[in-house]
Amino acid sequence: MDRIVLVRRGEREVEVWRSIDEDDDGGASTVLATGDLPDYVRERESSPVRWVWDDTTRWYPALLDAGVRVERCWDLRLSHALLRRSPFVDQRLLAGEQARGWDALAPVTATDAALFPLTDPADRLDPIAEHRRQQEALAASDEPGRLALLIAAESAGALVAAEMTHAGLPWRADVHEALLAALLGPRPAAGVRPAGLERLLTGIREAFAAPALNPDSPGELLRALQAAGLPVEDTRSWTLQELDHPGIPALLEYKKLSRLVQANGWNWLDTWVRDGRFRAWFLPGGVVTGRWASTGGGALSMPLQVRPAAVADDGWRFVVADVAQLEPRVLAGMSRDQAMAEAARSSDLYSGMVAGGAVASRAEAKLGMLGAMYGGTRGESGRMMPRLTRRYPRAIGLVEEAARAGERGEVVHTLLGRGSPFPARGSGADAPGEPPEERGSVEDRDRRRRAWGRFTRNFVVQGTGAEWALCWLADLRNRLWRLGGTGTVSERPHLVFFLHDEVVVHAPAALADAVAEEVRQAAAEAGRLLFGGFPIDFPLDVAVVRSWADAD
DNA sequence: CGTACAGGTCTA
DNA sequence: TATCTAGACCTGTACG
Repeated sequence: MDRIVLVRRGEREVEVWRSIDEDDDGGASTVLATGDLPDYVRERESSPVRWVWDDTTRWYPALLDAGVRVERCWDLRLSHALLRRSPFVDQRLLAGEQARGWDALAPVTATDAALFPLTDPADRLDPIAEHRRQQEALAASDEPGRLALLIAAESAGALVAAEMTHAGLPWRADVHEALLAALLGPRPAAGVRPAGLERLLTGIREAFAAPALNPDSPGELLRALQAAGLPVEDTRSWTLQELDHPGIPALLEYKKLSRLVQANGWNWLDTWVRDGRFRAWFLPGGVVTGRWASTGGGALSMPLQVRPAAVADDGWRFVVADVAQLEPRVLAGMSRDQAMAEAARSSDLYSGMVAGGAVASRAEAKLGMLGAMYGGTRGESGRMMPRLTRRYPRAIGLVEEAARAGERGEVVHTLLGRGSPFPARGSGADAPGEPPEERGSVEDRDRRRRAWGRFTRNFVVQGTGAEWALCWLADLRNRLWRLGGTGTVSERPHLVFFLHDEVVVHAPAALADAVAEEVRQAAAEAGRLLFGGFPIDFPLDVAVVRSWADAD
């Protein structure tokens, strides 16, 4: 397949390098006016091509604005970050005077050109040379296939992320405002408490005999609760729930509504919703494990409470799909644990564990698996471990080994080769080549070492889960495009939201059932890509709905 | 007066 | 006898 490397030359020109041979970037180069790039890309997309560029966030938004979609890319910023940490890679092959520059390159997350710095650090980097270094590092790796899949999936994720920001999540401001009004009353002036909160406040101040209390101040609130004789050390709702005092119900209600106003109230609507769309930036690879991060509007912690305002356009539907128990299934697959895969054959893995005789109840199964993946050694989940270890030795063995490696200060990696970071100074685990971390008492160091082991234990599972989800997204993106229709990305069935193990597709109503089928096919394909013939299922809950809230 | 952190709450 | 993984982002408050 042809690769075409795009290089910016100032603001007005783009240099296009066509590499004929995979090992050679020295193919023909031509120069285009920046304004001619969309037509050029559209033209070249008629046959298979992979666009190589420094960073998807610096190229793709403008192409999407011009109505151009690309099928494949190689995002050098993301692949650099992957290769620099992968234990499958000889790091000497990536070294170069620009390595630090690539390390430090940050994604662009604003569309307002006036906000851009005049000099973009990306313009001092040479994509041709970096592409060559990365190809050499891949070629010399023991696991070129896995890394190539990981880079392709990560890059496809970058395309999805840009397309989701471009399209936006359909959002009905009127529905959202009605929801706020019902709970809080009309929108107050800036800096004024809404009527709904003010009403609760009066009762709270009376109940705790604190006429000037501001419940939004944790310190003040804690002193007021203690003055009322309540035995509390913090003011979390979780803690307050247990208390028996006439002021508590109003206080809990106040906290809930106050949180709604602060996080997803009128200011949020003003800031993040425009033209009927909520637009956040999704950041593939933004979390060390490989999960996505986001910025803008708290997209990855969108409360269930406001999801009724996410409503598909007239004549369109949302297809909402999520994987049941993604991470335990991934663990079964990557450890090739036949017994756990057998339990996963059921659409509910935890019930499958009960049926297989490993544990007595679904609740025990869930608690035990969470403990295995998060490192819970105490209490109920800790007591479950010996039985799980006996029944699922390969699965439990894999996470136990990852935990011990972390405690020794070693790097662990996901199935496709994403490496964990080196333990920071102070983590208690001594990084290779670093002097031993002596700070604190023996107990402190032990605690930090175990905490790092919990991190690496979780890293291998959460990170491989993120890889499964990337493969799912990448395949689904192409399936949606092939479903047909005409026009640009947002005029056809397209992804509008992704949250670790859940996707939302916005699609014309007539295509919704076909989309649901493609979502399932893509999940099956992701399983084959990662685990080959190993029999592990990834059953989905799929709903075709008008509002996101109706999916649960 | 601006920045940094603590505390809290939402997500998978 | 015990709240364990990864984030974003709000307000209030301490600090320089």
